[in-house]
Amino acid sequence: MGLAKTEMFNEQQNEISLFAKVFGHPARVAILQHLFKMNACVCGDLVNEIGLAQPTISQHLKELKHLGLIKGNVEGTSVCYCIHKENWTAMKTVMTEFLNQDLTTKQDCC
Amino acid sequence: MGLAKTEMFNEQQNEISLFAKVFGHPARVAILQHLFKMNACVCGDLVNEIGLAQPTISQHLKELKHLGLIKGNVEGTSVCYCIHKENWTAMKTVMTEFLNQDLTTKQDCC
DNA sequence: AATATTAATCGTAATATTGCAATTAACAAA
DNA sequence: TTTGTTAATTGCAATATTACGATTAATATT
Repeated sequence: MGLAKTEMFNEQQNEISLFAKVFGHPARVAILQHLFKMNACVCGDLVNEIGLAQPTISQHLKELKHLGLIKGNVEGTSVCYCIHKENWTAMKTVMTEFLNQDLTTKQDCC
Repeated sequence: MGLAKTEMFNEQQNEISLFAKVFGHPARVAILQHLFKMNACVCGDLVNEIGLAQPTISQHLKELKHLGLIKGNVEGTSVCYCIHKENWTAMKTVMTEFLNQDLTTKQDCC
C-alpha cells in the first residue's frame, strides 16, 4: 500500500526512519552539503549548483525545512537558507546512537 | 518522475542517500535493532517480533542484504540473519562523516 | 514417498515520491 | 503602476515503495 505501518513501531524507530528518509535522496544530501560549505545561500544558488529545476529544489527544501533541519529567511525577493544548528545537533544524537549500536563481543551466525 | 537523477550527483552523495534510504522505513530500523540485540535470529522470529506479514519482512531483509548490511545463513528450513559487521562499520564511517559536518564558527543567515 | 515447516518469490493494489511546466505570490525597481 | 525577479504552489505523468495473499522452493521429518 505504499504506506508504512508506523503504529507498529516505537517513537524512536519512527523518528530515525523519518530523518533517514529525508537523507534518502541525493539532491537533499547535496543541498545540505552546500549549505554546510557556504554556510548560507539563496534558493537560486542551489538551483544553479545542483541543476534540478527550481520547483524541484523548492520541494526538497520544503521537506528539509519541515523536518526542522534548515531555516529559511526571506530577503527581498530571495530566500536565504541555512542549517538549523540546534536541530541538526539533536538529529545527530538520535542517528549516531542508532549507528553506534554495539558490534563487539558477540558471535555471528554466518 | 519518481526516479532520482543520480547522474547529477557524485558517488559519495549517492552512497549516503542509498544507505539513508534503507534506514528510511521503521520496519528496517526495527529489524536492525533486533539483530543487534539478539546478535542473530531467524526470519520467523522477526515476523513474530515485528508483526508484519512474512513476505513483507522477507522483502525488507532482502533490501538490507542487498546493501550488504546483513548476512543470511541457511540452517535447515530456517534462515539465520545477522549484522554484517565489516560493512556496517564502513557504512558508519560514511554516514558519520556526513552527520559531523562542521557547524561551528560561521554565522547564520536567519 | 508423503507431509510439514520455513522462507523466497510472484502478482497486485494502494500509496508515495520525483520532477517539471505552468502558474501564482511577493516583493523590488523603474 | 508597470515591469522584472525570485521562489512557492499547483497539477500531472512517470516511477518507486509498501504490504500481503497465493504460490513456490528447499529442506526436514515421518
